[in-house]
Amino acid sequence: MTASPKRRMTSQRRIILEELRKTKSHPTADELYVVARKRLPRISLGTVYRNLDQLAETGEILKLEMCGSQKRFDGSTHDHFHVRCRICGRVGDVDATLSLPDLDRFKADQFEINGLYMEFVGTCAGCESRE
Amino acid sequence: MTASPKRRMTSQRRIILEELRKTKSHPTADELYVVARKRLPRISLGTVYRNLDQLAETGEILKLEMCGSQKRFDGSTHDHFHVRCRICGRVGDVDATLSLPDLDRFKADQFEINGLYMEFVGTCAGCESRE
DNA sequence: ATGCCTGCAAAGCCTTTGCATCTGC
DNA sequence: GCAGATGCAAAGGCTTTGCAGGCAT
Repeated sequence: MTASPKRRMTSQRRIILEELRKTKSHPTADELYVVARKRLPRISLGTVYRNLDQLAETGEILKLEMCGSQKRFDGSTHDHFHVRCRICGRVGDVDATLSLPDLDRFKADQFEINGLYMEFVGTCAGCESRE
Repeated sequence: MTASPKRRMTSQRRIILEELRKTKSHPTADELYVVARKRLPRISLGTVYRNLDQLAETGEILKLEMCGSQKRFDGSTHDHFHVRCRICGRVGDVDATLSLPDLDRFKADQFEINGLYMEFVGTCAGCESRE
């Protein structure tokens, strides 16, 4: 069993978390960097990445690995789906409790939804045997 | 209306397509580059990328933008889903015609499936108004 | 005091692109 | 012949990492 390191609440981590929870825009690491720099002008992009990774590890935030685009982060961890703009990459929320919508007409959070991407996640035989 | 450029069947494009159709492994561009180089030792990685993009544009192959990992390519364009190994990133096929499986037990193509990633795709208000 | 964390900068990985040359049609 | 394609190499975008010093506990 691996002991997990003790985490410290630094001002950097606190501000990153606050700013992420303050927005609904699912920002990228560098967008968050720009925002955080207004309060901590000397914060570095590396620190932003490191803290986002740690916060995602502990489940305090979500790391969104959207298909084929830059990673984004989400301060809300409640059960919901995401919609990605196929043109600009902007991401919005889709409530997990809604009934299956008519995708041609459904609009959520300012998006016109017209597609669904689905992929299964699992463990391949090789990796499974090695665990 | 934009005229699309005339495409030429070069030996590079033909061999990339042949090798991609020959395998079920959903290779990445650099994996395909290694294979293609056995037949065309002077082919460049840039050429592999350019041809894969063109073949995907014409629908001859699929460009898989799997979540949070390198792009992969698929020589079969029939209707199917993919399963991604959360450990090594390897990708397998899941037939689109099967009934909804018990995901805890279902195995397909050497994968133990235990999750499903879903994301909606659409157009955001800003991009929609600009079209 | 300890060891986790930071800023900075460099490196890493994947992908795209500029350019001179070559080649399919 | 000419537009499109190639090889090579450099640059680009995003992310990670090594290191010396800094700070929460």
